[in-house]
Amino acid sequence: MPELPEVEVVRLGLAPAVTDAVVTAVDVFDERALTRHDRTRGDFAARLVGRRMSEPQRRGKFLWVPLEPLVGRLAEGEWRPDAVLAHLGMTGQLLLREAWARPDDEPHVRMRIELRHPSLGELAVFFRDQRTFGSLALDELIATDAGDAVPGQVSHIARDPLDPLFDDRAFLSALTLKNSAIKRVLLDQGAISGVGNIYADEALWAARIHPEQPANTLSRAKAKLLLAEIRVVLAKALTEGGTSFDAQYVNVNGQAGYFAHSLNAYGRQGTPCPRCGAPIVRVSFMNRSSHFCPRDQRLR
DNA sequence: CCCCTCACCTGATCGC
DNA sequence: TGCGATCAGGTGAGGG
Repeated sequence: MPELPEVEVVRLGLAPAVTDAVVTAVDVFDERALTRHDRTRGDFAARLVGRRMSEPQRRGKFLWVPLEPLVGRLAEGEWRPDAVLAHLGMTGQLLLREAWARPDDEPHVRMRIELRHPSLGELAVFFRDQRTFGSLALDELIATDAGDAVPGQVSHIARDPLDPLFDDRAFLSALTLKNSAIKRVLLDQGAISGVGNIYADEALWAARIHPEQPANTLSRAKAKLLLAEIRVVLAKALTEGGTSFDAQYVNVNGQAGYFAHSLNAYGRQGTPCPRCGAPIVRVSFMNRSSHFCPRDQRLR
């Protein structure tokens, strides 16, 4: 599910159920669900049980749930992480379930986290993930220069374009230094986070930019237009609940999003460009695909 | 430092 | 019907 709008849909769905809830049990069915967790620092389940969660946060495609500080003296060698971090990879899902729901009644449930919520009572969060590129981890929050805090594993990525503190000027000037294809830069989470293959293609289509146009050849005006279109497409996808092609992307209640109906380029090879009518083409790019209109997204 | 390729997985679909 | 090739929303390690 995993670009910014889909992850934000999950965050919004998770919030009322996990905020103020206490973790009562953790069952890990597949260790690959913990590939991002550094187990030399402590066992995931043991360190998480008993902790109270606060409101879920997100940067780009990373989601995390801060944990309320523990009181009392730190035991010798004790590690007290302050967030549960999640990345959904290609097919990860976080699903709200009744406490009695059985994990083996559905495929690919890699982990179950049981919670006690002060008003909702007992409930469970299932982490499902067909391809196992997603994972959870315990992590420490690190303060940023701007005064907010992000997990250590998130500190290397840029802010996302829906973050009020995203630095437009820094992003635009970074583009002038990069000789890479603009689409490659959009997918580089260190330059701008939250954009993946779908929304990169959609934003480039909207801004009429060829995906392989070198970033440093874009005019300032064109680059600003692209950034604006990125924000438009991400925000619109969010209001429509994200993009679902199949059952892989669903919200915390298992429901699909509607944005697939609004796609102009992604996955639409052979169909007329909604703007000019020329057939959309699909080309291989970076071990995946780019979709664009060959008539009004010309390489210059 | 910058840029790029590849490995990591499972499952659906398509062509022969 | 079977089977191999190809493809799918992502990330990060490591090589040049």
